[in-house]
Amino acid sequence: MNLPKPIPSCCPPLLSGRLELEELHDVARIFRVLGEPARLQLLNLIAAQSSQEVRACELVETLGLSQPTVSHHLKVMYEAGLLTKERRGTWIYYRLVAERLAQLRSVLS
Amino acid sequence: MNLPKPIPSCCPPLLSGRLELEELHDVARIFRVLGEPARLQLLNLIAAQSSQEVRACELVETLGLSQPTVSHHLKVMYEAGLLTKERRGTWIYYRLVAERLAQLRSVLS
DNA sequence: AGTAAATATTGAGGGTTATCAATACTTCAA
DNA sequence: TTGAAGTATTGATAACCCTCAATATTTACT
Repeated sequence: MNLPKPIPSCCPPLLSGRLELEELHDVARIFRVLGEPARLQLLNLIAAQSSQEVRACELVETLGLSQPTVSHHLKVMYEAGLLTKERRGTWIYYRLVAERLAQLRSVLS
Repeated sequence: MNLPKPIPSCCPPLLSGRLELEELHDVARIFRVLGEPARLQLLNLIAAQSSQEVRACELVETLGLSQPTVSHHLKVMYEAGLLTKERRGTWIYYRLVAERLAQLRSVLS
């Protein structure tokens, strides 16, 4: 029969970090959202506009992706709390959520 | 026969962002690396040590993952330029690469 | 109501990757 | 050289998700 694998013995418990497990998963989720070139480019594009906002339809051509794919990325970013959306007439305008970006910066410092 | 789909017509070209496409992909890759709770926790743990370093073996129990999985995550972070590794005797010590984190912060500001 | 444009959803296909067990490699000490 | 501990690799499985075509929904205008 098999004996249980011995556990490595070199290892006192580590000091745990600043982040709670819950925030850790939340932050990881945002990083995963930004870990997609199309979405990072999207963030980059919004930040580059003097109006600080974009219409969804403007992004299709710029990103070189299909309209459903762009819509998908916007939804993912919206649900991660990275974007706000506002309907004005026919169009929907997206803006960055500065606090969310600040949260990420603080994790990295 | 099918006519080509018309392209949405509302959309003047957008101002492009600050980042070149190449850096954009590089940064997205790092974000994707951090978009994994185990790896973000790892970063968090290293930063919490007064020595600013950890031995690989210390992480197995702390993260609650198998040794091969921890080794895999360390390799991924190392190859993304987020960690340095140094062998001292039996153990391998990992440290954060501050410049890499600073690069990410700058993208988010 | 009916049409056109903008946006969202659904479903399918294909690539990426987290995870583990098993195994191999490396280093030190006896 | 042999054993033990730390670390890395391989191979397999399963989950995740990007992308698109097709279609549906929403809005404004006539």
